[in-house]
Amino acid sequence: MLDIAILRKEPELLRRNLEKRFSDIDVDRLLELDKKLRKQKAELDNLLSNRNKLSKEIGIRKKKRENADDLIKKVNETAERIKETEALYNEKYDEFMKIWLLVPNLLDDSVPFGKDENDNVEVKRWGDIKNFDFKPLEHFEIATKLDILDFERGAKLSGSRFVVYKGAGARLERALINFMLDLHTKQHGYKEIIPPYIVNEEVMVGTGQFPKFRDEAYETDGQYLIPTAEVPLVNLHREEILKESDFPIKYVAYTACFRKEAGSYGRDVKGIIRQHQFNKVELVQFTKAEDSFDALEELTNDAQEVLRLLGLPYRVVILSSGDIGFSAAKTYDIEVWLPGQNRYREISSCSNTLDFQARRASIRYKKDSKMHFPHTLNGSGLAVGRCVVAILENYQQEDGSVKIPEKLVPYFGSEFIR
RNA sequence: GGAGAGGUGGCCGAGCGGUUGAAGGCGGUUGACUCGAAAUCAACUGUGCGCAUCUGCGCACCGCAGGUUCGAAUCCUGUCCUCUCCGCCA
Repeated sequence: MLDIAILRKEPELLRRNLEKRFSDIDVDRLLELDKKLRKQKAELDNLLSNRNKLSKEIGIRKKKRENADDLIKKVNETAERIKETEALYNEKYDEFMKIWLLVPNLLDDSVPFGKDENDNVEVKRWGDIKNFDFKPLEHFEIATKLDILDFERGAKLSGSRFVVYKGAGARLERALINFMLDLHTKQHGYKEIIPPYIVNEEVMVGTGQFPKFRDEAYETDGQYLIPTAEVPLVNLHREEILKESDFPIKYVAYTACFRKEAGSYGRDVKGIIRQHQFNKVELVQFTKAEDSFDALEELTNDAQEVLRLLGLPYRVVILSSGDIGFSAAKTYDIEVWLPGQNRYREISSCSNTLDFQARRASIRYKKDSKMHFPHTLNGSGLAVGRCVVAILENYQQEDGSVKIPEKLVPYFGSEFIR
């Protein structure tokens, strides 16, 4: 949620921002509703104020055992008007909020203008892309031959976009989770969290999933499966007033993530690139407003470190205005090289949401006796399944085996998958 | 799942129909004392919204949503949550 002052004082800024994002939010409608809402509020407050004064007076008279029938009669005359005005105000409020919650975050100036992922701007490359003496296979081909991923049985149990990890595959996934958690907790200063995987409606609103992306979430008895650990981690401090000295707050969590992937039919149907359920190690930071862009660089680097230690080539791109997410002001995607696909694929997305989520979730801190909203950042560190994909493809051998990256061997327990 | 207790400000905790946004304590801020600190004393100290923006004024909020009433933290209904006991169970 944006500061409403932006709508009132800088509607042109808001308009330009929405254009860059190809959003069809009607700013004029918002301005109009806000104006009406304020007028309605003033009217209601006046009526209530009047009633409060009279009621107080009645109380004083009754205490003195005096008659107050004239005053009671007077108040009763306004009762109906109060009811009507209140109803009207609530109606206008709901109408305004319905749109307001759909307004995306303001983009940072460094975000390139563009329609989609083709307009993302590469800012960094790391690692040497290996030349294979044979035609490198895609991960699902390697995995099926090694019998470490079972797509058929995944489908049998749960349908498409579900998989069963078996043997060394399951062990590789687990090794990666532990490797990432150890790195971020021991080297990068994050506190490890195991959050609930099922959350309430308000929590989904807090991080920006709802109301816009309601279709993406699995629902169960009015609660929702988390699409990312970002949701519970950021909301950990919802409706709290933090201390200035608390910052920066850095959390890391491994969780399963659940996404319906509505509207992605036909994309990445083969393999484990796009699953309804997948594992992710997530990084979240809360910072003071002035520190968030430095924190974004740090967090993105923390995520990259996983790939560097695993010797996986990658690049970093800044998402363009048309590709960036709803809550983010700026996002770096980290894309890992996949020789089987002969291209880079997203393995992490690191965003600064400024105070957008903090406002939605009402997370604040006091500074100089004034309330401030902290900034929240999130990033995958990393998507575990896609990391498995990257290892299988980058470390595949001609004989069909897969070498385990040196730093991962202590976690995995052996040097090869055969 | 059954029975009971309870949800009040950053925290603890009183209030149980009237001038209560809410006693008291803790915490916090500022000042006094001190070479400094501690202790002590004094003052201040909830959040959100609207209006005015030089001190200000009004409204709302005592889990949440309704209701009763001239008036609700206090009464009623529903709902959510927490705790205790029993049952079941990883």
